[in-house]
Amino acid sequence: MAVRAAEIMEPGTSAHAKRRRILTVATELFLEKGFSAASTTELLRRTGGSKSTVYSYFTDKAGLFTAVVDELLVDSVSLLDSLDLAELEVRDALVKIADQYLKVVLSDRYIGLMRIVIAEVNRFPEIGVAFYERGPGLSYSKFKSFLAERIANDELNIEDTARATDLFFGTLLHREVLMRIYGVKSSALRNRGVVAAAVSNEFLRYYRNGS
Amino acid sequence: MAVRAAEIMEPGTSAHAKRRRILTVATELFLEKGFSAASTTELLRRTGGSKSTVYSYFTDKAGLFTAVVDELLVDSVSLLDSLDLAELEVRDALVKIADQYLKVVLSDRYIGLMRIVIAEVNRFPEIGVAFYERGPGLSYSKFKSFLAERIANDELNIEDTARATDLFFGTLLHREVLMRIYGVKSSALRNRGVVAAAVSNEFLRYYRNGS
DNA sequence: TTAAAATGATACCGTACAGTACGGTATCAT
DNA sequence: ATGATACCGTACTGTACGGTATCATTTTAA
Repeated sequence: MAVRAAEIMEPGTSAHAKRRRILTVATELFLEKGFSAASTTELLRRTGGSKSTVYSYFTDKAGLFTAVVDELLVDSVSLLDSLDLAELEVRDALVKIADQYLKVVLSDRYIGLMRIVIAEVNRFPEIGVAFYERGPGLSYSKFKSFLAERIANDELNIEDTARATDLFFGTLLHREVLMRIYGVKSSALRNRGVVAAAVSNEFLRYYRNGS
Repeated sequence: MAVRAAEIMEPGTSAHAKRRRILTVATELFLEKGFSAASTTELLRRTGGSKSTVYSYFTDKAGLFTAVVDELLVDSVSLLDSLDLAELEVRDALVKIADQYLKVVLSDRYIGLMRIVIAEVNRFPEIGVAFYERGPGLSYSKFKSFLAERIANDELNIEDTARATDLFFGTLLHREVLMRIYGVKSSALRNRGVVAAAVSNEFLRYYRNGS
């Protein structure tokens, strides 16, 4: 007999708890296998319910996939939203940003999300675009705004904030993201804080006012 | 009736011409659909042969896939190998490198290759690692060697060549690669040469000796 | 000319897939 | 008690897949 959902769900969960559980399990499944290779049968084996229930909450496999990706994206972005930088000196702010981005973007979760989105760009082009715009694209424009504030505050001296942004995120993330996404064990990044400080330091050597 | 291969292949092709044709067609198919969604039936429809022939050259679908990826990788890397920089002043060398990397890495082919490799990292981990090491990893170490030469030649003054390399490739490629790989139409990169020059210029402002 | 090698056509096998249908059960508010 | 809702179990449909086997046909080279 299959596992009963009620035995797995915590008590006190509200309505649609089944939907939540399906989403959670489907998330892990898609992250492991991608869209095509993940099967609804396997999903059912893990959730312990029946197909009817799954298809009552999601129109089809593609709908489930987009729901999963959407939730993963929202969760990731929220981890990058919560930075309160107003009170910080520019160096501390940069280090804080760098550290948080290293933490989030190089996490297994985010890398897995990148993989499944990239894999399906041809099948679901709108997911790819949405991911970029609500993820990296948003980060880039928010960082540019941050730089503009600090320029106005005479803490920085930057001609082209777009290129400065490319420099900051590119130096910080490009190689490490590539290594992680191709499954290469990252030899570096022993200490996130050290890297964040080093990159911020170079950035300031470049762009600090009066240097 | 299916298309006859002989009507498609150029005359005078040597033995294993059929193998070449299968590889070529499979390359396009995998780039379009990825591994799972690409079917051997569709491949046969496009090549115009029969299954027997395909399976006489390749053990199975996975073998065909790895052959395709391997060839794509070799082709891409060869486009980055041919740079002759010995006679060039450091600025011209950087611009040449930057321009070539923009051209190759942001090409549809390379981006497509990235997509299918990344998509299958879980299924074929060794392909992911091989891709990184023979692609980006090799580029990074070659660029570090280039920097070391120019440091020895007193053209540059760099403490940490690894971070300088991160800065160069990261600034040059990170955002554009993300945009391309997520299928976002790149608004920038109007002129490859301009970007290459600008990034090289910033790099030198940072690391040129005596600045 | 002839034999071998390469390729073709086609039928087939077992399996897995996404998705539907339907009868039945448990919970709970009224 | 009744009815609504959510869920379960399972059988089913049609399709597509990867891969094998068989035999005919064509190409190549001696």
